[in-house]
Amino acid sequence: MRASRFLIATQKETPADAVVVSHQLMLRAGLIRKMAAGLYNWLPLGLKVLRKVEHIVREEMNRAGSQELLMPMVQPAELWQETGRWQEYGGELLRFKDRHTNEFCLGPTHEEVITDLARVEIKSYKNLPANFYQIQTKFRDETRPRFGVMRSREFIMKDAYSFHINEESLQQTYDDMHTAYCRIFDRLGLDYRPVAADNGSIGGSGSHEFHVLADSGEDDIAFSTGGQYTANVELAEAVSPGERGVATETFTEVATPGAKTVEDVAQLLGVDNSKVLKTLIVRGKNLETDEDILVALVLRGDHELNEIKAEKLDIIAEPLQFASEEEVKAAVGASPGSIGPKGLTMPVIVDRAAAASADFLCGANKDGFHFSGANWERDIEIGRVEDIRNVVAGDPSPAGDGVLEIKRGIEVGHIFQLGDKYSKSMNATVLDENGKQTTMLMGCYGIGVTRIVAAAIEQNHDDNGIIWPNGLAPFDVAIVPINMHKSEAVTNQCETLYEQLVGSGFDPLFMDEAKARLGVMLADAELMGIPNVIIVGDRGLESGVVEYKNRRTGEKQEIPANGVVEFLKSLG
RNA sequence: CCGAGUGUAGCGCAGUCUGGUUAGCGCAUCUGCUUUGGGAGCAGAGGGUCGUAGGUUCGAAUCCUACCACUCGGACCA
Repeated sequence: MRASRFLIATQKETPADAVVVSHQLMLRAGLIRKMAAGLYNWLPLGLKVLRKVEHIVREEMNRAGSQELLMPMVQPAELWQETGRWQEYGGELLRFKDRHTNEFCLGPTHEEVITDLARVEIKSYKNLPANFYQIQTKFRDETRPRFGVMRSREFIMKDAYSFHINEESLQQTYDDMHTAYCRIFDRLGLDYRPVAADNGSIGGSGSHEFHVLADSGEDDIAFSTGGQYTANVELAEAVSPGERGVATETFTEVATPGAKTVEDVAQLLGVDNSKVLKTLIVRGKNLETDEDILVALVLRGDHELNEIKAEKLDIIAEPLQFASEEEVKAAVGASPGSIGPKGLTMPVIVDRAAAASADFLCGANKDGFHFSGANWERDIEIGRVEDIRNVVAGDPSPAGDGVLEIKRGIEVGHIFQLGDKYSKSMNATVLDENGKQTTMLMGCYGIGVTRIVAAAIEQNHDDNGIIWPNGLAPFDVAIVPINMHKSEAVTNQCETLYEQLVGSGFDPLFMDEAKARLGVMLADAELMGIPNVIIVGDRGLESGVVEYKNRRTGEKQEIPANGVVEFLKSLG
């Protein structure tokens, strides 16, 4: 490609509203331009990169035996009503009506559509397992898009769906997809980790996320120092810290005027936050009568409630909702700042770590008072003990191999075993070998294609711009002439080189604007992350050489002017 | 959705508090000349409904009201 015929939209200055480095560099290098919140134009340069990501994803999906198809982005409401998600899915689902006032939505995901397709087309166990994928634009009306294409409303996703006659088959394909995903992220040159994950609203059982490690990531990932355990903090099990300590202090009521938070109480009494137990009141239901009730959750003061874990408890309402201050006062007789587990009439759920505390402080259910020297059993009846907190760095690994540390990750892939969640509600059945109707089992497998471009930049950049991992660069090599308008020798050499490179299967960018300055061209090439640069000038040509510069290492060397193609081939 | 902040040329900003000729600067763009081995210099040019609507005033980018958009933090998130 000649630069004179290609939109190079580089910018010297960083746009003010871009916060993370990938967003800044994507704008500066001219990969994308914003249209509106969460909506982006992909410029020619950006699209070249996006296509390379798609190409790798497509090759590996095909290799893994998945079949490519394409489903509509606009989906009829009826399908979503069948699975109940028309009501359940929140504001992220963009709903609208056509001219006949029929209801539709823009597809945020395609379980309904593929299941509808499968129930019509697949009638026999002989056609199973089947695995289909598409690479397509999705729309999710995020309340707050941010970080450029990292969290946009419209984005490109590779989504795959598999269908099975039994659990073994589902597990087999799930494992195959896990392997394929590792191949994909290896080929993309990303530093990533597969992590055990929560299933979220898509439902089903068993899932892994693939995270690219980066400080700008929006997820917390727990790793064990022994290397055996990796899980999203949403899911990571907080194991019991061990035997409860021995009670040594006397149970007393202390005045704590004005102290409302754990911090206040700990400071007032000169103890660590971990010695204070906090009590949170949430909505729940009576399992026998199904009436709405309140439930108390007790955690150590230095720990955070994990809402996902809490929601999974049968007695707690989903989604998790905190009781209002008035409800707390009515039920307990004290304000939220002074409540504790002693004498509560509602069900009490105690976190494992809180259950192991001894000689702790807690609210006295009387405004302005707390108990100190409190101990379970001796002073306060202990309720149900559950894991309801977020793990923190230093917690023991659930796999027993050392302790946990926590890093930030960008979720670029997610695989699920859906089971019969969609096939059952949509009645997607096949005849088994006995001629009996059997509900198919399903798996689904997503990769955020546009997000990968941003994640790759987060991991591969320097002060001068992007440094693409092998295989993602928009061009293989830049040809940079010096004083082309003055030197016929430089012009001829560059033209020859360009033809040779194109003829040898390279994708070069010839910076052919005659009067462009060297510094500007090099700065652009570096910003765009072109991995190899060939500088052609009269000075070198006099002795038959051109200069080669490597983007990643910054190393320069002189190479024979007529040996450039061989040299680049030798780089691999 | 809650809280905070910002809207002035393609990008980055000043001017707004304290209303007053023709709204300014840097980068980018175009023309000419001189330059050219790591983001050139000089001279000139184009580009603005100052987010939108209403109001106050002799006069509004500036003050008031409402709305909109965007950004950040939170909440939410296959």
